[in-house]
Amino acid sequence: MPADRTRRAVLDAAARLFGKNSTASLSDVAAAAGVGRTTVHRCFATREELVRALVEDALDQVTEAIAAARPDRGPADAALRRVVDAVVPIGVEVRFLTAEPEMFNDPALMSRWYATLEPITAAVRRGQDDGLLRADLPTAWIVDLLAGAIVTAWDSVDEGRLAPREAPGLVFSSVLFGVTRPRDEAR
Amino acid sequence: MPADRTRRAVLDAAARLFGKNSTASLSDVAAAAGVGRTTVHRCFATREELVRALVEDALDQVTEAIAAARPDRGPADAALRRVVDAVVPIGVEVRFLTAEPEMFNDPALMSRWYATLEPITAAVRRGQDDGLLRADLPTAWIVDLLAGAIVTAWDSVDEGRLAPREAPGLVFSSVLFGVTRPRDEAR
DNA sequence: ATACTATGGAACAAAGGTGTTCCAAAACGA
DNA sequence: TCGTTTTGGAACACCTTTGTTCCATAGTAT
Repeated sequence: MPADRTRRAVLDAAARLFGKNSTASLSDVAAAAGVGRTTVHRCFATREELVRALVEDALDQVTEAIAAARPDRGPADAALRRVVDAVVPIGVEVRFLTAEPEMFNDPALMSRWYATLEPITAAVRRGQDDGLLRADLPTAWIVDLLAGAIVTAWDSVDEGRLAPREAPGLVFSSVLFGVTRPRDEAR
Repeated sequence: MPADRTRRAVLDAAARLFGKNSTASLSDVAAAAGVGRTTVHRCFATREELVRALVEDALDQVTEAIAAARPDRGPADAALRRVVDAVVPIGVEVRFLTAEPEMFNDPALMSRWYATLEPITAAVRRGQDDGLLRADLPTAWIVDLLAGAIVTAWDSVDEGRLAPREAPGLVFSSVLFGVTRPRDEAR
């Protein structure tokens, strides 16, 4: 019965709060969303249901952002660049995912997570087959490494140590080329 | 008044449990440590005190591991390699740190965290000054990236997707050289 | 204006975690 | 062995969170 915009307000507030403190109470969530606690319970019967909806929503956002980057098109490096550009900016909404270790105990959510990453995995594998990316590294590891770098960027931005505009470029450049200074080519 | 080994058992059990579920109750901790809940309270008066001791202990372990790697000696790349080799294996004991976002709200703990990373930061800066590492990346970002890759490796090992023996090499090689295939040199 | 819906507040019981106290039993050292 | 220390269990009050119910109010559409 609750209005859609109310549900969204609760989801957004919860995502923001749980990112900072995953044990925030439903009263806190209600207050942050600017609604009454009763309304929160009308949207999500139990706390578990709220968290579930929150995770689903976050996974949807990430999945959509990845799909919009068309990782299946063109050279793998350009594809990964587009993915990074698309995913880094939505950190606030999904940052809380990394603070919920419980998620990784639920097999259903885990497979949804892998499904979300699948387009990236495919792009990386394509890059390895093309000889563009190192084939001596496991595909899954490269994907994990990239995802980890994105999370690191989220944190750095969140703590004010990194400008949001610079984050995607830094992530891409660091993961693709490493932090070693390339040797001078012409000499 | 509690014996030292009792205290250690509680700390170790708590680190393990909180890594999986940061809201585990003190009863769970006591059971996992094989002691009574009363004993836990004798070691740490309140839950907060336990978490605090846990964080301090974990930071101590990381600090010690880093120091043992002598990051102030020799070329930066070799120094970082030793650091990675030293830090990756102690993941189990400190894995829970990344699941405690509350830590990053405490300024005192944050400065201890930075102090812990300082030797690595110094090594990275040295590498940048020497021309061994890229100078176009912020020093702090390189450090964060490396730390993030180590956490990623912990997770991958934990989920059985990465053999513990291979983890340090993968982290080092990926962060230092990137995931791009180097162009053939001789041709 | 009127009916309907969404909302917020108050009050409530239930559950779980926390911190404390007391006492008996086990472990330990002299 | 004896005395001391450490430990575990039980019981307790307290607090917070959760989930529920009921009712009054604000907003909306007809």
